[in-house]
Amino acid sequence: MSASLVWFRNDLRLADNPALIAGLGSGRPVVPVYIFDEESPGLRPMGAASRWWLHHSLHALDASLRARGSRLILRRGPAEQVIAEVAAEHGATAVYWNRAYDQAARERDARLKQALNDRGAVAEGLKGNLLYEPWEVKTAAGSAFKVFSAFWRACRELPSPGATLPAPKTLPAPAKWGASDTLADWNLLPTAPDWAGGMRATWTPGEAAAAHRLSTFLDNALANYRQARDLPAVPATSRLSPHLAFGEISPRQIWRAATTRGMSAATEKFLTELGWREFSYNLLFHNGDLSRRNFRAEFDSFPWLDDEGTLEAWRRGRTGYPIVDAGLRELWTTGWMHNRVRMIVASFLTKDLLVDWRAGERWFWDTLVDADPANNAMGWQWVAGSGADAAPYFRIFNPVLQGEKFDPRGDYVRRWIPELGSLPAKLVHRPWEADEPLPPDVYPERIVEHGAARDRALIAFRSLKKSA
DNA sequence: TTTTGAGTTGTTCGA
DNA sequence: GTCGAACAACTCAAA
Repeated sequence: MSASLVWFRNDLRLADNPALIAGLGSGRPVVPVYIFDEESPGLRPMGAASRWWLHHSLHALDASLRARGSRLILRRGPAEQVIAEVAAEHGATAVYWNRAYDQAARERDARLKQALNDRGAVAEGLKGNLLYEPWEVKTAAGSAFKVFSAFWRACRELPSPGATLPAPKTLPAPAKWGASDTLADWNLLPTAPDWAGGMRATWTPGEAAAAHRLSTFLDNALANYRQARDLPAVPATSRLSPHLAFGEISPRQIWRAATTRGMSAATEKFLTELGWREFSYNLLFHNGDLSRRNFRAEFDSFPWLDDEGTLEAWRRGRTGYPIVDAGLRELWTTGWMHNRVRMIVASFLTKDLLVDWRAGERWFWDTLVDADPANNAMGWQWVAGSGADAAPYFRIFNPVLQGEKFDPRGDYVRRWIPELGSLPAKLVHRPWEADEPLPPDVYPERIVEHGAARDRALIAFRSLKKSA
């Protein structure tokens, strides 16, 4: 019996994996393969934090496969060529994968499918990474949604996501395994220096850890989700984002697990966050270069300031605004940042510093373990005002008020900026008002004064209106 | 085709 | 200290 090749991409799991089930068919031998591709045109190279995660996630996937009598073939190079090689080495006559939605991947997959079909092989992409395919959700007029609430209302009127697929208990092996790299060959982990200590302390990549995190969240935190999800000092969010980004868990698994426990306002709010992910992918599908091009074309003439100095202070968490700096230090240390704080630091970069949102998007891409081509670009454009359903231009976060509102005791800020530990709660978000401010080499002075920066931003955004 | 209601996450000012 | 209004009209989606 001829083998099937199952191409793992951003779906590093065995449960609820349609491509894997399709490959297995009626008990055919399966060749699981992952390709590290930094050569195909148009593909965005993975960021450093994502590479760290990928190493561990692939390790976990390989271990799961070996426990089922199989293994993961690791190969490097342009995917279309490598797929053909691996298929030939194993005598595979069918290739299955779960769909990706960015332009470069879609074009690559279409070429590959054509090439395989031309040689008489089966090639099929399946729905494994979204609740609803982008072409399944349309307005009454048949167009794509540009407003989230209408989009999500339409999704909720569609049939609920179906049952999840079980993980296969065993996977028939091919007669002979072909060549494979080792993970060490790929040098995905940082060595000189090893900056991943904070990530190791924070995260456990892999499908089993993802499932555990989901059930822990549903058991312990969902009930309080609506009240506490905006408080960065409280572990009130699911922290599933990197697991989702690598497909160690599917949105359908999350949906089913959450709704099976009964609907509540908290459940609905949590599902809405999955809805934002769906909306992001919908936008990505309909706008190929969401991470580079302004969704609203009038922003092409926005007078961004090209200031490497303020950008670098922002990256390193040395802006002088505690909630901003805490967020960027959390990101640098753990590869993750609380959602509320992401909005605050993004508003600060694009509005207080007037730095192009793409610079922030690139930094997040490199440093986030959950870097996602749809969510990251959509989120940045949303805050900057250039995106779909974006914030009005006058909505400029005040980093002091945001800090005091969402981190009232300063616990979050002190956790990431221990230098501020001696300040009372009243001053922790405005340390410059202390009788004896900290020396600038201990904690920096503000690089801009928010009131003046806000006025400057309003003028810049108004200029956009007039020129448009 | 035209009309109408609605619209994630905010801040500041002045009464 | 608290509250409503203004910010700026605009785009989208559906009737």
